[in-house]
This record gives sequence, C-alpha cells and structure tokens, in this order.
Amino acid sequence: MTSRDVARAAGVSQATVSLVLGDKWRGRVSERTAGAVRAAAQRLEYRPNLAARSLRLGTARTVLLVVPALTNEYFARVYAGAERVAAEHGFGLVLYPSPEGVGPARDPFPSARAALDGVIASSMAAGALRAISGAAGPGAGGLPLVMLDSEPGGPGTAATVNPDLAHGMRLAVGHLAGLGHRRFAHVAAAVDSWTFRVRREVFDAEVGALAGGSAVRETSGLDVARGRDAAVRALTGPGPRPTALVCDDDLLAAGACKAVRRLGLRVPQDVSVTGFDDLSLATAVDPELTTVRLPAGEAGAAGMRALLAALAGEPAPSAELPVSLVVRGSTGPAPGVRPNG
Amino acid sequence: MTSRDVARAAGVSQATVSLVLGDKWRGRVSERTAGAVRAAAQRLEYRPNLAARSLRLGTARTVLLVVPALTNEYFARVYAGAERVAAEHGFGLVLYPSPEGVGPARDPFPSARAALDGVIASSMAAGALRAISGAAGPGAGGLPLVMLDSEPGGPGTAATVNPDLAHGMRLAVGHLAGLGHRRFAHVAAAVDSWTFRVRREVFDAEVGALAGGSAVRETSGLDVARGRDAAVRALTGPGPRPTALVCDDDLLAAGACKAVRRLGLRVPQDVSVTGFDDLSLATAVDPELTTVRLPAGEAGAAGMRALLAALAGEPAPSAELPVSLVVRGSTGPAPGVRPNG
DNA sequence: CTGTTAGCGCATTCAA
DNA sequence: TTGAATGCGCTAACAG
Repeated sequence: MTSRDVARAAGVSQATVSLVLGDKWRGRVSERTAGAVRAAAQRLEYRPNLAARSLRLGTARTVLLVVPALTNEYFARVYAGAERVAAEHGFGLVLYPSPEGVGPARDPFPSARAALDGVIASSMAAGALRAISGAAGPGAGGLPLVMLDSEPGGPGTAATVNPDLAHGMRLAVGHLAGLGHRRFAHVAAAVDSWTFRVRREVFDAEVGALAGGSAVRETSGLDVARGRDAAVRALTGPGPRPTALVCDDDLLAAGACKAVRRLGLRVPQDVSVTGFDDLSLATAVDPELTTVRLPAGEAGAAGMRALLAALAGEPAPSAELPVSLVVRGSTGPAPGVRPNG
Repeated sequence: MTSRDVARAAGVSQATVSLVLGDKWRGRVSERTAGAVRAAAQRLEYRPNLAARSLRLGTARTVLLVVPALTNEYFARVYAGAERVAAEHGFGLVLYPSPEGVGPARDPFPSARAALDGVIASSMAAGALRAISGAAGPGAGGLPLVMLDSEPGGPGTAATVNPDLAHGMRLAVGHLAGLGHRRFAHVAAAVDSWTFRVRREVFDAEVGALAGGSAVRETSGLDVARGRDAAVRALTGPGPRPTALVCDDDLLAAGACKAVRRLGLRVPQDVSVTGFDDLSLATAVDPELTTVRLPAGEAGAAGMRALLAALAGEPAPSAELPVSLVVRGSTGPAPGVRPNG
C-alpha cells in the first residue's frame, strides 16, 4: 500500500498524491483530481510510510521524554500534558524511564529506538542530568533539550520549566505557622536533585525566620514504607516532639500519617502533616492530605510548547508555574493552641 | 553524520561500514578493516539514522501500547514490563493512552506518529476494542495485535494475555467467607469491559454458592471519591448491612474504607474491605488493604513476548497469569464471629 | 494544472 | 576481501 498504488488507482502521478494528501495542493491540483485522489486513498486505506517521510523530511516529529519513574502518578501526568500538546502539533512522544531515575542515566539514545527531534527531561538527579545534557545538548546529538523541574539555566538547555516550589514551601510552612505550629520536622526525599534541594533550602529559611521555630530533618526513599520509618525517627528523636511534619511529596506524607498513628498519636490533633504533588493518593487516605498542588500536566504541556518553539527556531520561553496549597484534613491547630486563638 | 562519513574517515566504502556495524562481517571483512571502521564510528559519534534503516528494512522495531489511562499505576507497570522485554530485543515501545479509555478509541494510528510493527492493547472497553482491532487487526493495518486483560479469542488477535481474575475473585470471596462473612456487597467498576465483567460473574457465582450468602452491588467510576459514594450506598441500602465489601480495584477499596469510617464504623471490625491490583496505594492507607495482586508488569512482559513471537512468524502463546491474595489489615472476622471459631 | 526526476541514509546484491 | 550500484516510499524542485 504505497502512494504509487494510490496514484495508479486514481489515475494520477505519485507526486500529485503527495500534494493532495499533504494538503499543499491549493491552486496546483484541480478540485476534481484532488477528490479522486482522496477517494482512492480512502478506499485503499492508504497509510503513509512514516519512515520514508521522516527520511525525506529529515525530521521525525518525535520527542523523547525522560522521567525518573513512570510508576509515579506525577510523571504520568507530565507525560499526559506533554503528549496532548505534541499531538496537537502532529508530534509523537516516546517515553524513556531513566533507570531508577536517581543514579546517572545511561545514554538514552541507543535504547530509545526512534529518530528524535528533541528531548524533555523531568526531575533528573544531578548525575543523570549531566549524562543527558551531554548526549542531547549542543554536544553530540545536538538535540534541543528542555528541562522540567530542574536547576534553571543548565548548560545547553533550550528552556527550563519549573513549578514555583519555593512559593509552595512557603505556603506550607506559613499555613502550619498560622495554625500555631513551631516545632517542625522535614521528611525529606533522599534524592540529590534540584526539586528537593529547593524544598530543603526554603524550609530551612522559613522555619529559621519564624520566632520560636525549630526543625529537625529525616531523609527517606520515595515510598510510603520508608516515609513512615523516617517519620517515626523524626517523632521519636531527642528533643521535644515535632507537631508538624512537612513532607517532600504525598507518598512520604502518607507514610508520615501512618507513623503518627503507629505511635499512638492522631492526625491532625497531635501532629499535622503536609505533602507535595496532590496525587490522587492525597484524597485516598484518611484524613485527606493537606498538600502543595504541583501542576504536573501543565508542566509537561509548557515543556512541550517550549521545545516546539525551539525546534521552530523561535526563542523558547522558560517558565515558572504557579502552585497552590490545598488544605484538607491532615493539618490542624498545634496542640495547646485554641482554634482561631 | 552518515555512514558515508564514517566510510570516508575509515578509508573504506559505505557498504563495508554497514556490514561491520551491522555485525555481519565475519569472514567478509578483515579484522583490521573492521577495527578501523569501528574506531572511526566511535570517534565521529556516529548514530545510524533510524528512519533510513526502517525504510530499508521495512520494519520499525517499534510497538504501540494502548492503555485506557496512564495515570493509573497498574498501566504504568504494564508499560514497564513490556518496555523491559522490548528493550531486550532492540524494540521501542510507544504509548497511546486511549482517550478516557472507556469510550470507543479514535483510530490511534493518525496520532501515534511512528511506524509500527505491532500493537498491544490492555483492558480496553468493549467499544474501544472493536475500533482498535478494526484498525490494527488483519484488516487494514494488518498489524499483529495482542490483547491484555481482555476477552480471550477476540477476532484477529494474535494472542491474549490475562491474569487469572476468576481465581482472584474466588480467593477474595473465599477468604471473606472463611472469616464468617455472609452478607456481601460488590463495589463494581462502571466500565463495560471483560476485566470487570469477569469479576462480576465470578463474584455472583461464588456468593450464590455460599450457604446463607447474599449480595448487593453498587457501581462506581474508577476513582476514590466515587468509590466512597458507591460504598456508602451499599452500606446504607435497604436490608441488613453488608459486612464485607468486595471492590473491583484498590482505588474503589480505598474509597470504601473511607465510606465505612464516614458512617461511624470501623475497618475491619465492623466491615471488611478487599481490593484488586495491589497498587502502592494498598499499603499507603490505614489499615492496609487486603487485595488480589495482579501481575501487571508480568502481563506487559508476556504480552510483548507474545507479540515478538507473532512478529517472528512463530505461534504466539496466549497465557493466563497466576494471581495471589495479599491479606492485610482491611479484612477480619465477621462481626459476631469469634476468630478461629 | 500535472508528470518526471532526484535523493534522503541505509542494507544488500552483484561484480570485481 | 571490498566497492559500486540499487531501491525502500516519500517530498520537493523542476519541466512540461
């Protein structure tokens, strides 16, 4: 089923078929001929060979999305947002789940068996970022690279699209401080990446700026069980017990809630808990999580728009996306503080 | 950076480069020449143009995976399993999240902008399945099609790979019956697909076969909030209150737990709850969910193996994958039944 | 308005 | 043991 067959069936040349189906026939092919071509194509269920088209055009209309882990709903949403924009522009999106996401990534291009026009990488660890930009940046591959949720202004990146994490952390700590909390614990992700480093730095700054504020930190792998263990450590360490657990994401927050109950305490009467992301998990647990909602889908979409702009030779705008605090049942007044008091 | 450039750099012809890098030079090219070619390729960071290779070979070494929703961890695991096997065979895997997954899918091929060798579709609704197999089956596209978690023996499918859902449902009901439960409710997914129809039929059969067994059913959209609402309906309907809620997946089960508590009851003392899938959500909630673990990753892997076999012209083996019941805290003895009694 | 032609980069056949 | 020539299916420049 080639364009030649369609041409034969329609009684025209192959070039005419290409023009008609490529929608470039205005004033070059007669209405009648165009109709015949379309009819033949439809009848024969013709599908253009994309390999041939890519070869001829020198572009694959395909982008690679590198994420640390697909099984995390956050990245699934990033994918969905990016895919939507890509599809609107006739681009495909292939996924490369970087192994374990936290270590240095292998060079993705041998295994990503597709011709690529550009790369979007999200939330990569420091080491992985270097490997990616080495292979995709202006060096070898020369592919345009857009970073999501990563250190702004990295070398060789066309643009950086980030949620306003600093503001998000300020909202979380501010919310808790407003409820009277002063003794904080930070249940932090044990991953060396920009996204978590920002949380840490802003958390420290905010609590430090709070009269009477104090904080401890425990780090944890990114799953519920390890989050729970870290929260147990935070709650049973030396010194007075924290009354508020600020967690780097919702998985850790869910674990923190389990830790509180395991120690015979209640959420939020004895200990308040906040998360990041606003995954569907946040409303699946009881009480529901107060969390910083990150616009994952919008980040994917904005990243794709920036990449498409770069591919078109336009300047690719970096962006900082707004975040919001969603207040639910996992936070409440600090023990001993009267509500509205 | 073409194979011509490498040839020039190595002082050989382009054909020799192709032979050496394609690993087909044994006894046709001298050791020395091969070494020179490899060195030149490495030095120039040569990457073969995959569009050209696909065109020449007539195969793209790429498979499309159609899933109802990527933001569900289950399908993320299916993807991961399939991708692993694909990578081992030098195949790429591109994802097509069928819109809303429950309605009839658009023809995926216009939007999946890649040359495809085959299609794997998972858990498609009845209507969507028809659209896919029309486009991918032996008809138009002629692409081999492997169905996952779907009606076995569909027309034009090379193979079907399913978890043994019937056995899973028997395990769940049997577990609850063994704990003394007799009044069941089925919190069912409001999706017309094989995977949920099997659950329903086996649930009815099992409860019907149980002396003194009775059951009601409420249907729900596939998210926590609607699962909670459905469970409230099930628990507050006419007739005696069910003591066991059998839910079609873990999201619904999490919602059901919330419903129980919202009604002032306890899990599992007053009401036991079971789910399906064993998502990470199952251990994120308190109490943790007793659930039927479905081998999502293994399903993806087996599906990809079947498809690769079909592509190789070998018979593609259909498979039924074993499932297991993971007993956790959300199930307990029926009220009024003494443990071990 | 339509057809002819060339060439994208590669794997392969045939000659040397 | 190697090189020259061919064509995969498509689009774009150029002729008619």
